[in-house]
Parts: sequence; C-alpha cells; structure tokens
Amino acid sequence: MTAVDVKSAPERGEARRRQLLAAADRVVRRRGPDASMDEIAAEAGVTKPILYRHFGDKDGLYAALTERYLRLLHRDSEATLGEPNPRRRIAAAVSAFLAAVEREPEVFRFVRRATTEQRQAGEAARAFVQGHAARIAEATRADLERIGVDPEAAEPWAHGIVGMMQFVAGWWLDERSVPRERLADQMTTLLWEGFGHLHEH
Amino acid sequence: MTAVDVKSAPERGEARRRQLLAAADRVVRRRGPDASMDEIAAEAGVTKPILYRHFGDKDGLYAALTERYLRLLHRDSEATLGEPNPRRRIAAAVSAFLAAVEREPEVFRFVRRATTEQRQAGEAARAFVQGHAARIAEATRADLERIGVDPEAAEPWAHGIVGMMQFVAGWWLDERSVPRERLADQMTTLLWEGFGHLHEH
DNA sequence: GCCGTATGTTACCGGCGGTAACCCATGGGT
DNA sequence: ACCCATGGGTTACCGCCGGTAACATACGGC
Repeated sequence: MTAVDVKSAPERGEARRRQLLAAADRVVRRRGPDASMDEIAAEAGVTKPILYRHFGDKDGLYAALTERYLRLLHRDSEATLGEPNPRRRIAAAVSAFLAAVEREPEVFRFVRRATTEQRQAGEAARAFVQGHAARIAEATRADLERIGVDPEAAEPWAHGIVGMMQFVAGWWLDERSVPRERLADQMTTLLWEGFGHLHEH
Repeated sequence: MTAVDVKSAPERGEARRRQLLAAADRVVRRRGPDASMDEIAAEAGVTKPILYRHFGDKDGLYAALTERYLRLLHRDSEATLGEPNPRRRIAAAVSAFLAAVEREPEVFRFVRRATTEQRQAGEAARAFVQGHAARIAEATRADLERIGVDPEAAEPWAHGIVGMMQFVAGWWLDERSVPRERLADQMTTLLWEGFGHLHEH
C-alpha cells in the first residue's frame, strides 16, 4: 500500500526529513517526551532503520526536534527585541515567552527533558540559547557602555535572564498560582527595578 | 502481634538505607547520572532486588539521592540567609551556591538530570526548591512590605532567582569563561541594581 | 543488459529496569 | 528439641527500547 509515496521529487531527501520530523512532532505532542522510536516510525508510516538513516540516533532526531521547538518557543520573544524602549522591550519579551509556553506546554516540557538527557539535543539547545542570549546582550550592551558599566557582564546577564524565565515558566506551568500577565509584570519588575532600587526609598 | 518490630524494623532499615544510598552516591560520583541499578547494587555488595525493596524503583532511589544532593548544594547558601544587610545577603548566597556547584560539579549535573527525567525525583526537587524559595521569599518579604511593594511578588521572585542561578551555574560549568567570584558579582549586580537603575543616570 | 545507489523491510542483539520465585538463617512459642 | 514465621538475600527471568546487520527492491547511467 504505497499511498503517500507516489510523489517522487528531485530533493526527496530534505522533504522526507521534514516529513519524518513532522511525524515525530505529532507523536511527541500527544505522547510526551517518552515517545519511542518505534512509535514515531509507525506514525511516519515507516520502520525504525529509516529514522536512523536520517537522524543517526534518537539523540539526533531529538536534537532536530529541539531546534525546531526552540525556534517556535522564542520566535515571538525575539521579535520584540527591536523595541527601542528598554523597559518595554523586557516586558514584551518576557510576556511573549510566557505566552508561547502557555500555548505549547508539551513542547516546552519536551525541550527541558531532551536538552538534559540527550547530548546532541543539549548541544543544539546550548548553541541556540547562546545565540538568543547574544541577541539579548547586544540589545543592552550599547546601554551598558553608554552608562559606563562593564559590558562584559552582558553575556552572563543574558544567560541569567534566559535561565530565570525558563525556570519560572516551568514552575508556573506546574502550579498556575498566578495569571500570566501578572507573572510577566512581576518578572519584569524584578529585572528592571532589582532589589536595591526598592531599598533606596 | 509483634508490635515492637514495627518500631525497630524501620531503624535497622534506616541504617541499611543510608548504607545503600552511600553506595549509590559513590557510583554516581564516578560514573555520572547514567549509573545502572546493577552497578549500584554491585557497589553496595548486594543484588538488585534489595535496592528495589528499599526504594521501590530507580525513581525512588534517585529521589532520595536528589534530596541529599540538594541539601548538600544549598546548605552553605541557606546559611547566609540570616545576614541582615540585603545586598550582602544576596551576594553571599549567590557566591556560596556557585562555590558549592564548583566543589561538586558531578552532583549538580546529576540533580539537573534526575529532576527532569524522573517523576519522583522531580517532585522531591520541586518540594525542596519550594522550601528554599520560601525561605528566600521570607527574608525579603518584610522589606517589600516596609517599602509598600506588593509582597505577593516575593514567591515568583524567589523562584526566578533560584532558576537563574541554576541555569547560570550550568552554563558556567560548561564554559568557564569567567572566574567564579566575578560571575557572582555580576549576578549580584543584576539582581540588586536591575536594568532600570542603570538607565536612570 | 548490468551495476551502483537509494530506499525500505525483517529480524535480531544487548542492556536495563523491574519482578517472581526460591533460599536460608534466626529465634521465639509450644 | 522442633517447627515455622519472618526478614534478608539470590537466581533467573521478562519486556521494552535503542540500535544494527542483512536482506530485498526500484531506479538511472554506462
């Protein structure tokens, strides 16, 4: 029963890869991060060795999925980095990220799992976050230099912000003790005001 | 009958449990988070079913280990929470945590892994972090109330700080691009000054 | 025609988490 | 002195899953 196979195109390889990735995506979304290779293969209508030909091993597949998912989770947030007003920029990025996590909780959970237990996926995530953090850092580095603060801190800060938002998002998903926009405001306030600012009054 | 056993059996069991946990500790420290149950059993000088009698399943064992490790990683940091001066308190806690992570990198890595891939371990970690965050929150809640800022934000903030430090510590372990005390200073500055404070000058 | 290559399948391996069944020492109670 | 309940221990196994070897088949260029 070759129902899907009929379309033989010139660049079948890349197309097939995306097709397989889409199948993996579907399985992960409904079965969670514990999806087995057999399950994914079945969903794609093929058998395991094909997956292994395209992705090397499970880690490779998960790395590819992780990359796609990271882009999905951070796209809106990155789009806000053009905002010139720094405080609004932070607020918008924070809010957009939380919204994306709320929209795709299973995707967020998958990324957390995959990046800690699979080497390649973790590497891919590190690279992505590196880039993301770099863009955040770049957006604020100019300000730091203008003020006279050591711009070397920009990178650690960016990582700190990213990590903070990741963790808080996970915590928030588990126990939804506060509405999203409220949490976004609170995190923005922390990042913007800091603790010291409060103590000065 | 034999109601006395109900009291004494757990005592003997507790000693054995600690003994087994110590063996698991040794194995994890040298083999990493991928240690198998057979390996741990062998290190303890027994066979698998015994481990399962005491801990139920691998998740249970890892949850117990996680709890012990979390205490180890956060003990020094928690000890600093008594410091009255808020900025020094933050600085000391941050520095102490990074020092603990540097002292026991394998332990830190294990916790990250175990808490994301094992349900019970994750639950134990969540409970621990909840407590830790609560203590941090309590240490600052008074300040917030005194200043007139909504103290409801204390809990999300505490989680944000914890998550930020966890993530930054992991990033720092991977690429040691900056000495520990310098990183501690940078994170303290971020938490204390915030971004807005800088922009006011 | 023939052969290399790409694509797919079946059938298997090894390791690991988890468990059933059995085994044996110990020490009251009769 | 004996029995047998009980708790600590072992052997031998299961099932699942990641990963792979070997085999099968269609297509394009010489």
